[in-house]
Amino acid sequence: MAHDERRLEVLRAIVQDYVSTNDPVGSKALAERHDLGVSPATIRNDMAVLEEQGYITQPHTSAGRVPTDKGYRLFVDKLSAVKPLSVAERRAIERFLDGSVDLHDVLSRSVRLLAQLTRQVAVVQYPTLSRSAVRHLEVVQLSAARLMLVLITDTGRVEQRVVESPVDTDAEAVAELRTLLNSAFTGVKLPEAGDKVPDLLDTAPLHLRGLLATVSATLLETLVEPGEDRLVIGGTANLTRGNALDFPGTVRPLLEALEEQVVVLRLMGQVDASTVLVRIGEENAHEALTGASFVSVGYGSTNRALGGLGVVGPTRMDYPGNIAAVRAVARYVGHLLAES
Amino acid sequence: MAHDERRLEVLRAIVQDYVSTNDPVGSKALAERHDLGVSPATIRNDMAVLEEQGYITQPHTSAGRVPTDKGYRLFVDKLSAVKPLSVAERRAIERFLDGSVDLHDVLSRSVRLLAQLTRQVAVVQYPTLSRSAVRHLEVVQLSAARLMLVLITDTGRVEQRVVESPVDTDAEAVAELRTLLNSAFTGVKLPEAGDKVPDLLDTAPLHLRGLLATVSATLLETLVEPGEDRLVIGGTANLTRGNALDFPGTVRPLLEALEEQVVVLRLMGQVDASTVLVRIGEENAHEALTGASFVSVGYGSTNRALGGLGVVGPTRMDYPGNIAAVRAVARYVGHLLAES
DNA sequence: ACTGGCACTCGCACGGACAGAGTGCCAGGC
DNA sequence: GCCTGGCACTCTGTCCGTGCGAGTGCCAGT
Repeated sequence: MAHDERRLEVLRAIVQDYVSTNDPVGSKALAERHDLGVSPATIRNDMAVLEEQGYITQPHTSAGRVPTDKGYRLFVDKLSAVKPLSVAERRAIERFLDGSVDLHDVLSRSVRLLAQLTRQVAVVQYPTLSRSAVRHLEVVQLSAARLMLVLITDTGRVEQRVVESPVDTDAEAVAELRTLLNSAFTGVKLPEAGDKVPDLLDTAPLHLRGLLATVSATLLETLVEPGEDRLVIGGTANLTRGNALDFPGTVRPLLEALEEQVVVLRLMGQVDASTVLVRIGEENAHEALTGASFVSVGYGSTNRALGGLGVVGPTRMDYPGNIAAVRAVARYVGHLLAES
Repeated sequence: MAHDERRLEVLRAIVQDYVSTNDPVGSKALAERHDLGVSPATIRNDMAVLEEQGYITQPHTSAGRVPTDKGYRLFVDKLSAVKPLSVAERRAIERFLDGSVDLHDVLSRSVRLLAQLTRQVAVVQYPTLSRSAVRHLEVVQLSAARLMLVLITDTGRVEQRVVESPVDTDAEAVAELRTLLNSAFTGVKLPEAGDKVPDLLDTAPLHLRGLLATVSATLLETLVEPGEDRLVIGGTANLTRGNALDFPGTVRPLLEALEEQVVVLRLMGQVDASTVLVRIGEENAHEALTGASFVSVGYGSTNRALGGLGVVGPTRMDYPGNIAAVRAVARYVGHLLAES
């Protein structure tokens, strides 16, 4: 039916206009700005149908129409083409991220870059420990009974813990401990580290077993505990940019939720590196994110996302542009981390 | 003169009332809420003098008076007593910070705590590398020609760098390198590390010198480069709390300045651990901080501040309370880091 | 099936009136 | 000499009524 096709075209036009102007869009303006080949009156009829189907709504009688979450969803799924990044943007990504000196540097540059490209709030997750493997374990002696354990993962993440040793320890024991730990754990995926412990304890020299047991316990806390995932957040100033209408009430709950991190981390848990995940408004099923959309993707090799990154902004956002930016940055970050 | 005394009392009352009510305060309300022993008319005369002296100002004719930066300054310097923390607050600090597992944990808990206590934006600086010493250096082999250098400071900070080796390296060379580096640098203050390099290179076995030179160069970049100081920021949601009048225009420039970090770091550079530094409004000499005050103090032992922490908020803030909170948290953080 | 026309509905911006808060000043009292 | 009560004045924030413009829904005509 030519009908339906045009109706979708109308929806697309509404989304595009609303995103760029931030004003509810009326039939007349639509007819002027797009050549839909029909008159405003016809568009009005289409709009009435779209409204009945729940894709658009009017803030009040006799204002223009505004897309609903459902409308954005349809737009994202069916009506928008990927918008390739400009050459300038691609070059900005490279220039910005090259020269990073360590993991933290890569991630904090990424978050700034992403915030700048999308003009939204950007979030970047540290590589999850649960998908990393041990590259090296270091034991540093702080005092006779205190050791510091340093874990370096294959993704460049470094975690540290202080261990109170049950017995006094000398340098020789520390060296032995280091060798034992590394031969047992190096290369092992973190979630599987627990399996190695019994064997390790059995084969270790007797005089080290007590110490080893304590150290292993702390280590497992660090390794297996999945709660320790961290986020880098940037571009929160962008929240104050747009119209005050973008978020119901204030940006306060959103800022709080971002600082809490846990909400965002939960969303991040669902990403993979091959497809960009877009969650629109209510779909986020969290009060603080009402009126907000979340565009995210995993970074790392395709079959194994190390972590996620994305942007948070008002539902009224440039989805094609943001999706492209998020994907491009993720790809580049993936490359950088694969190298190091 | 009894005059002057009362006039200062009036200023104090104005500051207190304005901070708590957020409304310009008039002579009548002042007379009611404080027993100054004189009538509103007299207070008006005092106010006229205070205004002429530049301590207060009126937003517009026939509104109440509001303290100026100069007024707050006098209040902080002469008119306010330190407000001791409540028992509940002290206990909150302990409960909140005990159980921290590593440096990052201590600092991010501190920032949350401080934001919660003061209801302002909190900033905590990582211990500056320039005042830390090397506790341990670790070398991890990534591939034949790539090494990862891990620096652990006596303050618990961990920094990492990847080094491209000029020649292929084997495990044995790495072990030698590690020993050499540690015997040369362990215990050395970071800014003085550069002095050790020539000696190190002279005494090292010939076959290691090339590698050692490369590694040392990277190391010095990390150690001596003072730019690498980092901040943890929290409680930005508090910026959206107060009246919109708190900041001229929007909070945007302030948020941007906080994310930039550099402005705050410059201010942090001036703190020491014995006195709380209060910078009010214009004193900050930075556009983005107009209308904002910054309360900060160093943490660490008295004679050697490891880093700084503080809060940023509107000039209209509870100075005695915030000063007390900042000092208490700094003291506790100092203890925790001294132990570890 | 689309179009032009028309009556209708609202929200918003503009403007005048009004009340309230606060001031400055002055003359009188302790 | 300092303080006080009184008074006239100023200015803002608010409320209300009006007019305008945008946009809609519906209907008759092509």
